[in-house]
Amino acid sequence: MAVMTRWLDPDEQRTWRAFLAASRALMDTLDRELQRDAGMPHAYYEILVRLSEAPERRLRMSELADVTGSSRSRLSHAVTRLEAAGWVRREDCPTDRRGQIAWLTDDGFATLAAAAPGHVEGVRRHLFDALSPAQVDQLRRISEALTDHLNQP
Amino acid sequence: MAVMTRWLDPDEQRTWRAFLAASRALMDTLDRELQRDAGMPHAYYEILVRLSEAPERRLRMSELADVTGSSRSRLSHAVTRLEAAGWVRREDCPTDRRGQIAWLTDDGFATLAAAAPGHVEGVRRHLFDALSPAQVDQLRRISEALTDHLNQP
DNA sequence: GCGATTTGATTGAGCGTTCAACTACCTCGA
DNA sequence: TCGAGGTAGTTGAACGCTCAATCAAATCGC
Repeated sequence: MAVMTRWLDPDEQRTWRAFLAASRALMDTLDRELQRDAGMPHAYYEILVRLSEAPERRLRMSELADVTGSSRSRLSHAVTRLEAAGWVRREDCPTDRRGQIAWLTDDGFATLAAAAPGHVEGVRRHLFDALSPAQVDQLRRISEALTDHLNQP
Repeated sequence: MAVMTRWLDPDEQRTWRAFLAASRALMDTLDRELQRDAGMPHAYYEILVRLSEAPERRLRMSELADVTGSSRSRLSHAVTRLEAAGWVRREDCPTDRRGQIAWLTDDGFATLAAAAPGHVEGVRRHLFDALSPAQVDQLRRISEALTDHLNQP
């Protein structure tokens, strides 16, 4: 069926391109900093963070995939790498024999602890220092609205 | 020198994680849609868009890299692929013998024209439909502030 | 209980990006 | 005018991600 395209008006166009440019530049910058200072991409850093916050530093692979917003495949590959680096280990899940549990090693925790200050400083410098408190609040609401909306129909 | 880390307070933490989750989910969704419907990733779509808007559909490689926010290397690889698809061609720059000019073929333009309605609809559905007009305005200001800030020191 | 379906996780191939190295050309200053 | 340093663009290897296929185990329906 022929549906009329709801094109973007000039304001929307400008907003969309500004958002694209800003989020790409921000993530690229943080990714490069993390790669340079800690030898890992941002996605891997996030995995270590989430594991470090979990009880006993352990999480089921599927939960870890959920909280990091990652596909199972991506996580599987990533954990393989992190295991090779000695930062994470896998073990069988006692209650579900299909399941695997990833846990953060002491070495992984130490690496994370070493990387965190520099990364947090980067987030502050590149994101929060550019925005007013009101804008920070707006950005949170906007982001939460987007996430809610994407997780619907 | 030992510099005190300016850690994120709970509100900032929440904002940062919400932004991460939202922008990743949005870009992943749009990327997947574009790959499915047009057979190309979003980065390639953007290259075609920028070329289509340029005078005579031509741009120097370095300008194209700038407007798409891409590294020269990335663009070079991308244009190689787009050339193989028959959507873009390269030619020598007449005024600078180091230079290359990328131009959009009729085939590339047609492909873009076919992909655009679906993609624009996706941007509207996943981004603008989730936000109030005020939030759209806020998002533009925030994004422009971020970009300005990242292009400074 | 038992087949059918769903869920949890992994694998390998192919693709896109990064990084560093490299070539070629341009520009500027002494 | 010639050499140093900068700029334009490309290349190949390594890496991370996606997609589809796969396997095993759990759960559902009857």
